[in-house]
Amino acid sequence: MKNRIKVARAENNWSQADLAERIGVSRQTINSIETGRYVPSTILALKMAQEFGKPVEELFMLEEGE
Amino acid sequence: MKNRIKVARAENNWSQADLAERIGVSRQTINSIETGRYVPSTILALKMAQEFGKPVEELFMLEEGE
DNA sequence: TCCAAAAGTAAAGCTTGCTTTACATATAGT
DNA sequence: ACTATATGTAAAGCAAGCTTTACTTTTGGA
Repeated sequence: MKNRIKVARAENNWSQADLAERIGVSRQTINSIETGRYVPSTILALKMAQEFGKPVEELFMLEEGE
Repeated sequence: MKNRIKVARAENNWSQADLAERIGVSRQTINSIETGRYVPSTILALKMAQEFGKPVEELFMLEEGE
């Protein structure tokens, strides 16, 4: 799964730590999601969507054959 | 987290097994998500949204203090 | 160049997602 | 009453999410 979290953060001028604090997870969790080390739960996806004011589909997208 | 998967299935006349097959998971996984036993990964949420033709936010919603 | 903030990565440990197998209950059609 | 389909639930086991701690590297400003 791809994601545009890094871009969305840049648009808001938030560090990984800023976003982590906003949604209540560790900074490493944000980093790991951004770098594709793992796929977040739907709860985290919804919280990020909420924080960024964008639909989940604009932040996370399925890849070929996924 | 709440979800409206049961309703969306009903609108499409799909059984839990139908949906499970469409998105490539076991029937128990669908049942467990519907009955709130666990929260799906973002990949599953996106696949369901895709199958139902609805945004993730219309299928899954955060609850108070979540 | 120096310093601080930001980002990347790693390992250990606990929790949760998801699978398979299996059984119980409900519902509806014949 | 019988059968088939749908749903609910449970347990064991493996895979993955997420945390904490901690160290390294990158980046940008004074």
